[in-house]
Amino acid sequence: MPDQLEFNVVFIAGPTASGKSALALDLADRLGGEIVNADAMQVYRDLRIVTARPSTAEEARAPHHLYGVVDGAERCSAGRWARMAAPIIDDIGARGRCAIVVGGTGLYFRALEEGLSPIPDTPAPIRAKAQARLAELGAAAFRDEVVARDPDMARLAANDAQRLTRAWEVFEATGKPLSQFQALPRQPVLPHARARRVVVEPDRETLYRRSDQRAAEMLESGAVEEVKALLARDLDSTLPVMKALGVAEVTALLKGDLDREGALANLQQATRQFAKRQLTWFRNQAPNWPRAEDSERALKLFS
RNA sequence: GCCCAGGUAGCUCAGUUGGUAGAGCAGCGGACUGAAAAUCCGCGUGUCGGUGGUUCGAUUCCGCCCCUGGGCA
Repeated sequence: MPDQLEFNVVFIAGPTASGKSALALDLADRLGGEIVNADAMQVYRDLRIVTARPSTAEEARAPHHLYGVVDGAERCSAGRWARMAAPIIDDIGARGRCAIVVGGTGLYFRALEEGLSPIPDTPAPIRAKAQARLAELGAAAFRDEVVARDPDMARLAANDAQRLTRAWEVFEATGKPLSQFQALPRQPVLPHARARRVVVEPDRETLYRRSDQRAAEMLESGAVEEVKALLARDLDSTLPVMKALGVAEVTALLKGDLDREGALANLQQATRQFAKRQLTWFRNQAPNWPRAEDSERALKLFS
């Protein structure tokens, strides 16, 4: 345990099932570090198994932060997460320890490293109004309306309801175009961090095999009960937690629309597609991060 | 054995009144500023089952054969 490391923050990114969590634990053991979650779904309390959160045994090996801290009835966001993570990371550093930030959500790392442009919150009623307006106008006319208020948004496709809605909301809430806010300088969230980074990036075949296997294990180890409990809460289907991989598949299983084999096949496919999207994100959005094929090789980057 | 319906992209299928074919899904690539496990965009050559025949030209029409369903025996 070196008492003076040349880095005090480690970022471990990578696709699902790449072995990030195991690496984070190994590193925490060696560096005396504390682990901070950077996964958009693992922040929610409701889905421990389905989101592959560390087990209680694993959590006992090192302090874990931001796992299961948000109720499924709430919405987290990149900004909210970064606001939670920054003081935790600072505090870990202040105690002379190393913060190990691990997760698969590229945008969260970006929010932490580069910051997000300062944009006022959009109140829930306005968000609802945006949905209603979209439904009223239809995709093409809704896009026209957004572009009329913010010409920069012409880069968005008419079907990209999520981003168009966001742009509409911000204009409605502030009277200013979203692009105007986005042009503002971003706020550095961790100005004092001395960070080391790695993307754990196994070859495609290995990753898909591990991912398939993990999906099977999930279904065998309580995923069905977990989703059943979530469904019993009867939450709004647009909440992020309801979009976690596995929720739709297990719901179909519970309703009898799919048998176990079909649900597993669908879950595996959806997970592979997700892993592919993550690979694309890191490949193009974080091209300068060091790469490691597996956790063993990644570990060497920090010794 | 006979009759019927099929055999077209990895899968499910459409189509070509004869001028060598296209959707969905899968797959691959890309975008990404508070839903990011989200949201969106792009990419389709495949002996059109095989083999003869007709034809300038056959995946398309005709014969035979093979395979898969279903029916009759």
